[in-house]
Amino acid sequence: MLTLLHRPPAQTITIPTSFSFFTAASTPPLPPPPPPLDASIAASILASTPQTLPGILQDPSIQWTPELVDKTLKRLWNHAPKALSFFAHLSHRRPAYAPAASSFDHAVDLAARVRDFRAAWSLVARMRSLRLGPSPKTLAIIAERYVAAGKPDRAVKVFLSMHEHGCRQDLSSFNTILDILCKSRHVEMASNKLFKVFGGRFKADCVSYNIIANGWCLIKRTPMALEVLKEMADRGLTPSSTTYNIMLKGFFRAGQVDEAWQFFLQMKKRKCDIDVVTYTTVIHGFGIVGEIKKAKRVFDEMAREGILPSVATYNAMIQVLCKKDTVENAILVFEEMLRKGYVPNSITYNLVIRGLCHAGHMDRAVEFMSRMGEDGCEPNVQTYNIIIRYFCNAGEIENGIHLFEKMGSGVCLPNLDTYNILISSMFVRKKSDDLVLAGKLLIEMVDRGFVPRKLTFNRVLDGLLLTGNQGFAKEILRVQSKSGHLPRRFKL
DNA sequence: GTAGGGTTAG
Repeated sequence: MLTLLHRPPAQTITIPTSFSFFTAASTPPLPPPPPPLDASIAASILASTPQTLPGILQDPSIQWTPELVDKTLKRLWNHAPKALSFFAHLSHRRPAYAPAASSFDHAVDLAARVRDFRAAWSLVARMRSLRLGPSPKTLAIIAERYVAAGKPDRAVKVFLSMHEHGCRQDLSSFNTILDILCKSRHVEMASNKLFKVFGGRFKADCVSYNIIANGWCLIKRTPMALEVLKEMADRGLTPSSTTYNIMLKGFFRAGQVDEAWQFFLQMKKRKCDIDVVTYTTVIHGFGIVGEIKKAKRVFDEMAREGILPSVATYNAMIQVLCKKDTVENAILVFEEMLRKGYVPNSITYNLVIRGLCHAGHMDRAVEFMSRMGEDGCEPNVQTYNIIIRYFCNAGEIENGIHLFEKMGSGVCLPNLDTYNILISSMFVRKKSDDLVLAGKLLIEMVDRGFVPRKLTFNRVLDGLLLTGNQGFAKEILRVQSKSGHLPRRFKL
């Protein structure tokens, strides 16, 4: 670790092939704890073939509790086909194994995420025949995936036909579908097709109004959000502190910093409940536009008012210092929170790591990553993505690839972002080998159930053609046509 | 899985 620390930043950092590198900072070295059972199961499923998979699942020493199945599915989250065939094999081994509703929900989510809605619905049908559901949560999962697949109308349909699946429509499921649509920026649809039409029938409450107001805020239409609040008041509903916090955040998000400040002052004047969320919003809002001093003043005011900062408050402060001040000052705040007994979460670590990367301290960023594990906060896929991205941006593509290879074994499977980051960096050197790797990554991500954007396919195809890899380009075209995209007409 | 505050960078 020390050699890494004192290496000049321009020099290439070699990442050792052994994973022990990430836990090597503690002296004397402790024996690594045995991996959790779900991790080793996930690893052997990843390494399995359709022929060997059943054997793994029949291991009599494994007790397939719902918890173990759920954890294993979570480990395999970024390899949906393997996760789904694992669950399919297991759930057909009844009555030796009785699948739980929660495992079905995970499987439905996985199938819908790879846009295999037929598979998702047939899982729902099996759930129903086993009297395990579907629950409103199951249907919410499907609705959210329809929205993610660009089919918000289908999501609305799922809600409107809930009773056909044996679920009751009530205010809570109404609010859930509103929230799903609003969070995906389909506020207009949520408001016009559902809220205005059915708001009366379901007795829309303060939460319903908050969801819609937040939706307008997310797309920076604060005047519409204010309208919603007015309508809410006209209906005799009292805004909650959540309502005010939504509006406050909305002003900051829309760049209306003065309005945000005035709103905050009004809140204080009218004796609204100013809580830790309010303060965190204001600290982050000022900090992110570079008003560090004002952010700090609000932080101090918070303490005077006797409101304790939360980990999120510290995270807000750390982020704005990284962005608008120095990463060194951010680390001082990080150390302060440790001194005060706060337990940083993965967001905290990722913020500091990103700050270090941004300041060009890749060595320190890697060191911080290893420190995470020691603090009982294992690096997650975002952590890897941050470091891979910055390695690639700094031209140290080999280091990025190396780290990526580490992830594959099942420790932390790469997600869609990881693939996109790596594939885009395969274009900078204009090397034929790099384009071939981009093609391989593209095929691998499709194999793992991700749906690349059409643009990604076209960029890789163009690159391969320009570097004389016509044969490989043809293979990519075949993969593209199988992955649900129409292949572009190409002269090969 | 009925709402609000902290993770990319372009």
